[in-house]
Amino acid sequence: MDEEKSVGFLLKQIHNNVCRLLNSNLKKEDLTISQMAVLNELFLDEKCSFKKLENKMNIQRSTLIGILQRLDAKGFIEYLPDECDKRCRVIRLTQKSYEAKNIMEGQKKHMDMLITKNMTEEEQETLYDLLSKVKNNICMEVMENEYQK
Amino acid sequence: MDEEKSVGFLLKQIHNNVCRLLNSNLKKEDLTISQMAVLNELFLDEKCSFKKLENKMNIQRSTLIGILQRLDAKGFIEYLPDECDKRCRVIRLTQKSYEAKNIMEGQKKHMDMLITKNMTEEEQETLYDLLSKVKNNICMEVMENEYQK
DNA sequence: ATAAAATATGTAGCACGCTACGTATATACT
DNA sequence: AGTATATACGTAGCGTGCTACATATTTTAT
Repeated sequence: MDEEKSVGFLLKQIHNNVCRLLNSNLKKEDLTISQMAVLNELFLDEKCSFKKLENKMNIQRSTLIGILQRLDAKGFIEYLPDECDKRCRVIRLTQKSYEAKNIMEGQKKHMDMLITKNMTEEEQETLYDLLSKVKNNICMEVMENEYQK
Repeated sequence: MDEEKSVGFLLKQIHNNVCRLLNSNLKKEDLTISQMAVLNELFLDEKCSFKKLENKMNIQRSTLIGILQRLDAKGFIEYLPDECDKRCRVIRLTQKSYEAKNIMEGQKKHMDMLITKNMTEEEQETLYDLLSKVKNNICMEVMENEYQK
């Protein structure tokens, strides 16, 4: 085990600290970064099914269900039955979510500004493009890995 | 809430998938990515105290203690009393850790290779440098944020 | 010397990631 | 039509991140 730089471990540390900071900022709204990420997706696609949301967020069903249960308990979302398919439930945002929308948007922008502080416009774009590549690499590998089972 | 790209959310998704993949690969060694990260630090600084490790890894004490308890239970580490200061315990790696060292090293390299697949040497360096900047930005902000309390 | 503050470790409880297994409904096959 | 398979949602249990509080020891201050 050498001193060599590891992008993986670096990503881990960044993620931990981003969460710590943003969750601290969101505490007064009674929200977390993961809950905000889910609401963010719902704003883009209202009346979404669990399944669709799960795929878009790239997390496991059980994780998503937990987040949704907390959002429901706090009144940020509500469930509607799907008339066509009794297995499905449709998620709908409540007034409370719309009221918090601006604050969440602000926090998202604030976080991204902090992350890219001290960077030129060009560097910021380079970072985003490289991270997009990373995401593709990893997601493809995860898919292959889980397909084998 | 708009469609705008968010580096923060991108980092989150990458982190999730890196963990999912690496934890899956480490399962046969009965280890996790976090446990490997702790052992990695210990290889660099043997007979480390909890406090020192906590600072180097940039995680909270309670999190670290949990990871150490599991590593201890599985026989990867053991505790020694610190003769000079009865509050302290020194952590020592066992034979089992040394035996797993090469495999862990390999997994670390494999993960970093996957992450930077399809990138030129130059791009890889750029990514590392930009992420180092990001880490500094975030850590500084976290420190300021927690200092105010 | 003793009380106060700092330091090192520990516990409790929660959020959120995972895997593995269950249940209900819909679809496909014979 | 009836059985098998696929799909959507759900639960249980665990690891790891956090905050907040507790305990033991050391250091500092008076």
